[in-house]
Amino acid sequence: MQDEPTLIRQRREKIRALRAAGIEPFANTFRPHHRVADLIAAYGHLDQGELEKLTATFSLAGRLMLLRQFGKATFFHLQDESGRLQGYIQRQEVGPEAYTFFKQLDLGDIIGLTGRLFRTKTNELTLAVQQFVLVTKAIQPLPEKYHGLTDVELRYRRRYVDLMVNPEVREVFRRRSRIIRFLRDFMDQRGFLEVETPMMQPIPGGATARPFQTYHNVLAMPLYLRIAPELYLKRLLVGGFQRVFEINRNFRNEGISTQHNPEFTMMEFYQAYAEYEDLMRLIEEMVAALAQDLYGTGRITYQGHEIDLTPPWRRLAMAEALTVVGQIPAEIVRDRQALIKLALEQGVTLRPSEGYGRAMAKLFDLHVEPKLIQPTFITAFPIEISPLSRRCQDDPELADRFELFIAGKEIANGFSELNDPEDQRQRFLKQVAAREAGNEEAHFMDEDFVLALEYGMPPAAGAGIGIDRLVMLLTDSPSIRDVILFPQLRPEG
RNA sequence: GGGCCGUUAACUCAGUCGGUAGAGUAUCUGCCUUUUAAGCAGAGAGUCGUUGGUUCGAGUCCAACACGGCCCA
Repeated sequence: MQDEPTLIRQRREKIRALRAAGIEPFANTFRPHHRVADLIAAYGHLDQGELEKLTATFSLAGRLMLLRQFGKATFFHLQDESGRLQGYIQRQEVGPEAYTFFKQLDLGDIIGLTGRLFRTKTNELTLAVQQFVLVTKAIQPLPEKYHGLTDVELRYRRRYVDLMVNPEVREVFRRRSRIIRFLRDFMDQRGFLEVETPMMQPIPGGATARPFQTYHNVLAMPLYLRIAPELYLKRLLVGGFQRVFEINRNFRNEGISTQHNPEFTMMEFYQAYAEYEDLMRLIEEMVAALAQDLYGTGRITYQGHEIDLTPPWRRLAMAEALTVVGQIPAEIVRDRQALIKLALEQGVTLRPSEGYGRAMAKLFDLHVEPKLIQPTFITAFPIEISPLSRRCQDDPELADRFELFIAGKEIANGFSELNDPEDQRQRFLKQVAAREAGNEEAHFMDEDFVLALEYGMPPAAGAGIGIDRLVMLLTDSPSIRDVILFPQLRPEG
């Protein structure tokens, strides 16, 4: 503390001086009656003559962001949640004492203003201050006014500063909120019931991933943060809800990258008496309507790529995609041994329990996924990597499953649900064997889930949409960390 | 896990061949009543990520480590 930077020390001294003068620097008494954007919307079109006739006074609260001081007058910008407005304060108007006090304020302080609107010589709508109060003193100085905060690490660690000084960051998170609200409305309009299922699960299921583990002291048992809500949502179908959805966090104990955060947001939904193709149509319609809602068009730009979200989207069977997009000859794709050999040659590692299906998926990741820029549904997944999907009637080695790719990213995953308890039990047993053989991502046996299926789950289809990636796509953000307010970081070094 | 890059004042960044640390913004002082990243004059502000090494001398060279970014697995 003794070696505190000068700037901070000066401001702490200012706080002491304020208190000594009887001014509380953290009072909670000022109540603004207006917001910047509302004033601009209501009066932004009036010229100076019209503003002069306006007798109303307005009160605003916000952060002091820019200062242009003269001897006896000061221009500044006040920033509230809705925007920025220029303010103008004259010594002649507020009196010498108040003006001297105003000059002692610092950039970043939160202030309350009361005044009238006028236009400056340069025709800028401005609040002429009649009264002001210091609402909250800022001890830490703001970043540089022109470049703002650009250090990526600092932006994530001090997101509050990032939000304060980088308007485009605020806009991303407003859009994120709007996207989630849109999805809720969309699902609600189609008769889906929003539900909440456990985040802490005794048996983590519903996805292929390593879970985070925790411990409940009183129950004296391990619990896992969920990797997916799937098995609980399906239990709700057993219970009689026919359309359910959940928007919430999943947790996966895996690597961090521009596409992965350990906790991420997923919308999962299940529809009884539907099959996967119904959900593909639903998702197409939903994402296109979402783009329309945000931008008034189905065409968006992501990292330089023009992407057309207008339905219908391309549909390709996985085997077909490997050939058509991945340039792997059809005879190799068809030949189980040849495909496994190719995968091994390309550095894919396969465990004893893994074979053709896994090889296919890995080759897909390498050669197809990055090239799927325009929205594409990949279908006909190997059953081996789809332990919760219904089998394809025409080919028991395939699952009635799809994944959606846009801009080279996996955005959604869905399938017709397996509702045969015997088949489900066998698939769990296969997963358990894989787990015992060392695959930490394999599923656990979930007896209660099988029991639920034994009561009868109506035929259904379900899907999950990665909300963070969808937000990235719709905000042209290159990293998942740009769309998560507080992304996971190591403690400061 | 591997490769490359980065880490210097509160922020944004320079720093040459190894020779006592620089700018702009912000802060402080003075001038300034229509500015727009206001202007002018002056001042203060540094554990150069950390630890070790080489050297008469290290922000600079070497090594390890920490944190971050990008790419790869």
